[in-house]
Amino acid sequence: MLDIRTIREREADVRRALDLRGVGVDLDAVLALDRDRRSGLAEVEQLKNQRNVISKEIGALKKAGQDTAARQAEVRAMGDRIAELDRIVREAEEKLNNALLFMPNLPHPAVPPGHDAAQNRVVRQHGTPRSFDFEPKPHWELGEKLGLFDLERGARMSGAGFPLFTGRGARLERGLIQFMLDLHTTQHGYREIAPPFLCNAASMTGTGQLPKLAEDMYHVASDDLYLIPTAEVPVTNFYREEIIRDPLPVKLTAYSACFRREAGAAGRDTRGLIRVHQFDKVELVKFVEPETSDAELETLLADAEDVLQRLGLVYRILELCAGDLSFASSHTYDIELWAPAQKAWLEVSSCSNFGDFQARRAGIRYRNKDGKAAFVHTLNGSGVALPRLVVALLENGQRADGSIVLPEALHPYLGGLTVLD
RNA sequence: GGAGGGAUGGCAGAGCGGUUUAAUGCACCGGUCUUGAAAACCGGAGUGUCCUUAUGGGCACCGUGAGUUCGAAUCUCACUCCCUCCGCCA
Repeated sequence: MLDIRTIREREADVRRALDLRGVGVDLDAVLALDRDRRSGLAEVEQLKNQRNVISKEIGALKKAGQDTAARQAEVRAMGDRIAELDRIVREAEEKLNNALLFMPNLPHPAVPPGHDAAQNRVVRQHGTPRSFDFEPKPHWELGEKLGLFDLERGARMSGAGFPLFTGRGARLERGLIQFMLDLHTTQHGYREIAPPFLCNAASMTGTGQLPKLAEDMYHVASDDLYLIPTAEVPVTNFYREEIIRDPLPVKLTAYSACFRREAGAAGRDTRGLIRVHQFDKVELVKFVEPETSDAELETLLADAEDVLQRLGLVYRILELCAGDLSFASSHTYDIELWAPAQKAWLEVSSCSNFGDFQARRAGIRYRNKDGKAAFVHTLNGSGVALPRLVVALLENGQRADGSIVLPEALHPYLGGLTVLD
């Protein structure tokens, strides 16, 4: 959420930033609500001050045994106007708050301009795609043949997009999760947590999934809970409505299953593991002092990259343009893995700096150098998402006979297994 | 699901209709003392918001929301969460 004072005092900057993102926001309406609220507040608070003063007098008069009927009538007469103004202020406040909850974050100055993914900037590429002396097979052929997953049975259990891993495929999922958690906790300084997979509306609002993106989530109506689309939600809400006492930066990592309805994506990437409704992911979240968040984004990105480097995968880094930023983000790097059979780059991680956008929504603060409570900056990144990682491992590791060579870093996590055949 | 208890500032813990600008203790910050530290003593300090800004002042906040009253942390109602016990259960 943006600070209404920022909008009020730097209206032109805010307009420019929102235009850059290509979103239509009625700033005039927002500013009008702000004016209504403040003028009502000025009047009602003055009346309340009068009331408090007179009530105190009444108390003193009663104690002295004097008659207070006239004073009481005077105050009673003010009650209606106070109630009316309270209502006006509350309504303006609710409308204003609602409007602010629907406004996206402002892009960081470093973000390249642009309307859509085509304008994202390629920052760098790590490694060069392997050349094949045979036609590489897509992961769904490799995986089904080797018995790593059974998408048909998964679809029968739940529906299309609910992958079912089997045998060594299930072991691979578990091994990858453990490999990544071990790496982040022992090498990168993150503390592991194992969070709930369902969260309430307040948490979803805190990180920015609600109210705008409700359609993208699974909702359990009977209990008004949402299946998390990412561990970002519970992990960031770890400190919701708190003043953080732990020394900053706080770095948390968590594994979770993630659930996404993929509304609006019908018909896209329907085959295989590239776009699914449920998947596993290891997430990285940081709570940092505002001055350090730019640098923390770079190290967050490096922590996610380390996973891919240790697995010997080819990837590239994109810096998202303003028009491609997610709702809550001010600055995002995507990491994409090369998938040879797809002949495509697949997003496996998105590392974002949210500035104080989520912290303001979720009420996450710290004590700054002056001892004042101030909003932290939050960051998160996938470290990394499993299905597309598996796609890349299978398609890149394949041999002509359909067997798959596994990277050395994984061997200890698969009971010494080095080849899937 | 049933019964009972509870929710107050970072923590502990008073207050149950008007000197509460929420006592007191611990923790915290500054100072005195000390070679230094500890102890002792003195002082400071909640959050949000609005007006004015050098300063200062107002309003709101004692789980949440309504209500009674001239006046609510305190009285009434509803709700939420936590704890204990019982039932069910991985």
